[in-house]
Amino acid sequence: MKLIVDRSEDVPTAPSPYQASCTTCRLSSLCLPLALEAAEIDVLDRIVQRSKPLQKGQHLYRESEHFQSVFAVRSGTLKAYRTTDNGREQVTGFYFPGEILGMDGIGNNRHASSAKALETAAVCEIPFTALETLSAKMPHLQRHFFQLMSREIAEDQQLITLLSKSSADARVAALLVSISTRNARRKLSSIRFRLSMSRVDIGNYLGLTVETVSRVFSRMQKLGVLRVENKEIEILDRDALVEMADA
Amino acid sequence: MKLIVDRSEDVPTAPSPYQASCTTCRLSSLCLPLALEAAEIDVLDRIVQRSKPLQKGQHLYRESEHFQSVFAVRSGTLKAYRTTDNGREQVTGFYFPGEILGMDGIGNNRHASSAKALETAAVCEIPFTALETLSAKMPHLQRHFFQLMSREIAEDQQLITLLSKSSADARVAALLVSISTRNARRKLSSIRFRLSMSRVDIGNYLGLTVETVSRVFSRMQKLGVLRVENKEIEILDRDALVEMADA
DNA sequence: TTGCCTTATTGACGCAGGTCAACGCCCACC
DNA sequence: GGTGGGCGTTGACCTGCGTCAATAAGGCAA
Repeated sequence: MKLIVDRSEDVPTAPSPYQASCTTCRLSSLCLPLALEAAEIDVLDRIVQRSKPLQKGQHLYRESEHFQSVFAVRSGTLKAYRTTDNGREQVTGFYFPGEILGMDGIGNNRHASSAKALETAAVCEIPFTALETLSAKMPHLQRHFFQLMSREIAEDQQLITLLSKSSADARVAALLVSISTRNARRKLSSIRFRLSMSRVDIGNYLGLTVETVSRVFSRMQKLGVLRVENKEIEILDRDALVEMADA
Repeated sequence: MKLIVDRSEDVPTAPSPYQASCTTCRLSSLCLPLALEAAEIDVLDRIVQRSKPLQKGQHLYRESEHFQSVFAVRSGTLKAYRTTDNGREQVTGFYFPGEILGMDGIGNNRHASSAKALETAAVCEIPFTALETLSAKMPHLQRHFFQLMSREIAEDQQLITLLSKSSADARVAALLVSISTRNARRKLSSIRFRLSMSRVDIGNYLGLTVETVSRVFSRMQKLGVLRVENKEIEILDRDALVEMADA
């Protein structure tokens, strides 16, 4: 695995130039257990590795590489995807700041998917063995990671439900609602945002073709539910969108 | 939550009449970490609750109920499913002996899905707080559960991939291969088995209608890949089936 | 600016699988 | 041993989305 972190750093506990610490991180409320005490955060802080940012298109890790760490997104967006036996690509998730990715690699000590930056992005690397050791000592942290993984399962099941029956409209609506909600958690606008992923990625994630995604956007715009201008999205009627998402 | 376990039992550590212990359980190699030592298994054994069997159609737990335990299947089959906002049912998984279910409830302390017995089934209940406490003391066990959850994520992603693009044939083929493989793990025949779930459940799980599932079975039979007789399945050409699964 | 290449939109058409309907089979329960 | 109801199969028809193709609109380099 090509390591992103510069391991030649003599004092791994020293804050890197890229980010002071978890303590000052605006996103810590999202990726850390809230119940953690200051002293505990400090310990955790010491195992977290910060790195120089990934450029658009750069990989964070690749499928079947040796698994070593999970990652928290600090800025930018990443997509996770796997390649099927017949060579098709399947996007399995988009990851925004404050979210954790790479947990699918724990099971077999190799990454079950690849992760690629959709735009310039920064991540915190959390070496998993260190995290395990720490978890055994800090019950809050152990619980937190069990919870994070459990939520990932629950979210995947939601996607399964979506892909299993819903119409193209419902799928796109559900994705937009999801992004909107996650933006709100990060105190960003939930009604105006820029899609960091391409139409191809959206279609791939939702099990639709680019053309269909494009048509759905046009249709929703015509209906006055959305305003679409390239990657800029404005949600004009959130209720209608939520309605469409479970139709 | 309607508890299956009889809590009035005075000595909870005493083996119930239903099953002696993890030590003697034929399936322990599937649900327990292999690295666990005899003494450790014994400790784990003490928190596991055994119960009287579930009848066909009976629920093990229901969506949004308070989460308390995860469960290991001892015998029989269960299905997990969630109900969408518009009242549709979505099967999210089938669970066979040696497999663990209920992990999607950890995240929010409530079950994210319901679990129902497809035939008479017996389960071991593993109270989660006890499991957490124990995990903090037994690194092997902690790792094991991280791995179990991670694998559930990876499997869900595989289903996502399947649902996202594959043809009806590929979906059915993939399910049959999966059941076949899981049977092999349990030292059962991987080429002849009885489907414990209905065609409706299969269709629901795979995002297909009953009619389509039925037609696929007929088609595969005509092609000489399968022999189908009601719920009895015989795989005549496993290679062809694997081939179809990723087409 | 110009030009090239990637990404997005729109239209025409075909097909896999959904829908609707009829029927057969299994088996549980009188 | 008959009968009712659920489950499975098969056929005919319909439709939403995929496919193919043509065009437009950005984005980046020079």
